[in-house]
Amino acid sequence: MPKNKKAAGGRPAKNFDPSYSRGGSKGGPKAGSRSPGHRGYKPEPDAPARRTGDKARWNADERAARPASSGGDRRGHGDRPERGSYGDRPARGDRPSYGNDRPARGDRPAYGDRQPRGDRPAYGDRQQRDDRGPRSFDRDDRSSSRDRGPRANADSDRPSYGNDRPARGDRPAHGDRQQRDDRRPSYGNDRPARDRPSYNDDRGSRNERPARGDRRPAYNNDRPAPDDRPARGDRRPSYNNDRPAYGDREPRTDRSSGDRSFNDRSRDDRAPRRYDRDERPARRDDRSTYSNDRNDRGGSYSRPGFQKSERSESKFYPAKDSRKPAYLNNDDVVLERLEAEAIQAADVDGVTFADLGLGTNVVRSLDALGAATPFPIQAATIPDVLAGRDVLGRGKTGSGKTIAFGAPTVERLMAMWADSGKSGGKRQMGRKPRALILAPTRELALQIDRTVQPIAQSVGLFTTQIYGGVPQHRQVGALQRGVDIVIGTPGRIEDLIEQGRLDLSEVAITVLDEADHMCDLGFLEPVQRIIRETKDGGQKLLFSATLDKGVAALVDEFLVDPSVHEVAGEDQASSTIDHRVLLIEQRDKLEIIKQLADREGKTLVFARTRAFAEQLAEDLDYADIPAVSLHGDLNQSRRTRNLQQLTSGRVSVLVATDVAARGIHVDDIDLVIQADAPDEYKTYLHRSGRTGRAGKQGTVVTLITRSRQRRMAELLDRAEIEADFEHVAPGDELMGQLTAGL
DNA sequence: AAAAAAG
Repeated sequence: MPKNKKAAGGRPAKNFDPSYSRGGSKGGPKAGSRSPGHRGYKPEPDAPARRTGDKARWNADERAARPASSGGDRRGHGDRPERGSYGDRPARGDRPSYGNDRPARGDRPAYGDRQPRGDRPAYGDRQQRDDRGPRSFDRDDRSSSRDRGPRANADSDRPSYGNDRPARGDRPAHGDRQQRDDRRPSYGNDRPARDRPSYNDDRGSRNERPARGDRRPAYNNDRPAPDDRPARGDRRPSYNNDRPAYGDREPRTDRSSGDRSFNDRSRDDRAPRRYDRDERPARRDDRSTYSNDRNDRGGSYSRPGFQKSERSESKFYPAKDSRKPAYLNNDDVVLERLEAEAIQAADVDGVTFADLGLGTNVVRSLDALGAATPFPIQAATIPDVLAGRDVLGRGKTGSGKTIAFGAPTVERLMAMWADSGKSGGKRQMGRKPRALILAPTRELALQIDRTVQPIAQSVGLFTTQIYGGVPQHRQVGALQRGVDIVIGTPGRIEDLIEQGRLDLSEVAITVLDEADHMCDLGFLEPVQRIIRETKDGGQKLLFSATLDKGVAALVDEFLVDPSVHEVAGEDQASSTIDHRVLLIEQRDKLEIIKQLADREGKTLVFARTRAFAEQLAEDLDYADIPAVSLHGDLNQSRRTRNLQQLTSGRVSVLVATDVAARGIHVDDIDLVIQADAPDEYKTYLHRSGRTGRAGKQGTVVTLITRSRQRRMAELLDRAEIEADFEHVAPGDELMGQLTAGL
């Protein structure tokens, strides 16, 4: 059935619990942001009628991808009942109860009979922007697929929904998803009437807006009043009974209560790992080897003044100890080890990928990717990865970390395969993934796959992406056909594990990209749970440009005697990025951004909140500076598309939240504007690292008000970046100078 | 504050 053939009536509204929008998952609707009064309006007299999508676009792929039935192919955990550890996670009464309405598995309709997600109503529709004449890009959300080289699984990386929508008025009025997206166009409310934007404005209706009744259905009316909603405790999943393997997510009562629950894995086959490191190999003994010889290196954190204590004297960790949770502060094992090996860029001269131990197929595919010779971080880590060691890798933004873990992972999978005597080349149906790469954002997961997939393909291995925001059936279908490397984000991976559709028990190599971020609150525990699902004693690779002791929680539990690599001399002097801080008046912010962004080259603007990002994009667009946004309030289709707009050069300005701060690579971004200053030095480093990549020149302009001056100075100090602070008003001569060279 | 989960 074509996905765009809408099932009559759609899904029942009750499936969309209004309290669980992804954007507002803190429970309860965000104040104001869902209010009807928040709807934006942009007078657009010349707006053409909305386009209709081409309906038959995905049908072929869809058919190919859809499994015949979902009932019989579940595999994995059923035959390993002892691995029921997913049920051991702490009871999460606050988890959304999406399982509630599901019938027992046996009763569930086959996948093919289900209404594909793509049929969901078109909640993401933003008329004002999409319908504007000059910007006819709305059919281009496949481009990310085109970018990929050979594709093992053509089905899994493309957002599908979006174009074949029912007219707005026809939309059923259910659920939070719509409300979330309804918020989206709304940030531009006050633009016409005010001389400066009022960001985050969630006020009620403003008089310049037309009545809205003719523009949108009254979604809010369908939402049950909060009091009508079942109490959270009542909404717990009920699939315990029909899903033995992963179902029992209640707290385990047969466990000693003293155990920390996230260590509580009822797996007989693996020695328990605890946060006390007594059972770990004795690393405290050997760390003395690395303690005290670091100050003479040309590393990036060598300025005097950082050596406050023995611990913080590490150049790896700018002084920020006071801000770390206490439980991390008292553990500097990783810290010490991280100092161990710094490769000098000069050491890499003349070294080839083959020298590092990669096979000819992999080397050839790297060459095709444009990586002819290894970058320092690659030269440093690849041999250790191939040797099977756990590795921590730190290389500045844009220094080639993806290949540093991707290429040897592929090579090693091949070697392991050969060792096991199984024949390569032929795709075995249903074979379990043997490598897992985790990333913090979907876009990054996609991007990693674009690099790793061709490498894997060159030796006959298959990758698939597992991330949220898109229908899962293609991902599941790929898994059923057999996959070697899973690349994805934590949420969907956990979800598929719970569903019994993803089995990580054979995963022998686990990679965490942006590992320090993956250890942040909110990410750490899912990541821990996922890693616990992987094979015992599996290899772990942690990479980040800002790898720091925040990863101790993972290192202590999962890594054994890791080798640690960084690249020496990666300081500002070696950087190709010019850092500027502009002291401005708050009211001038938009005007200054306009003046900075109004030029040929690609500009990436960072905003702190989704609302502000949206607002800014609209404002720039309105000022005839074509801009799109990227943030978590957009559906995945649009996220992918908007990023692609910048990549392809169709627009030159992207306004993003920190979803785009890490890892995202877009060629030739020559200007990064921080409309809101970051709070953390690491964020600054990652954001600014979107420019100046692979040796190219870039400029980072951070806009702050006077009141933030001191904080900004401290942040730059931590980041070891020197930048002049300059007072600027719109129209100043300096404004032109800033962008003149770009 | 943002991100990551809904067949």
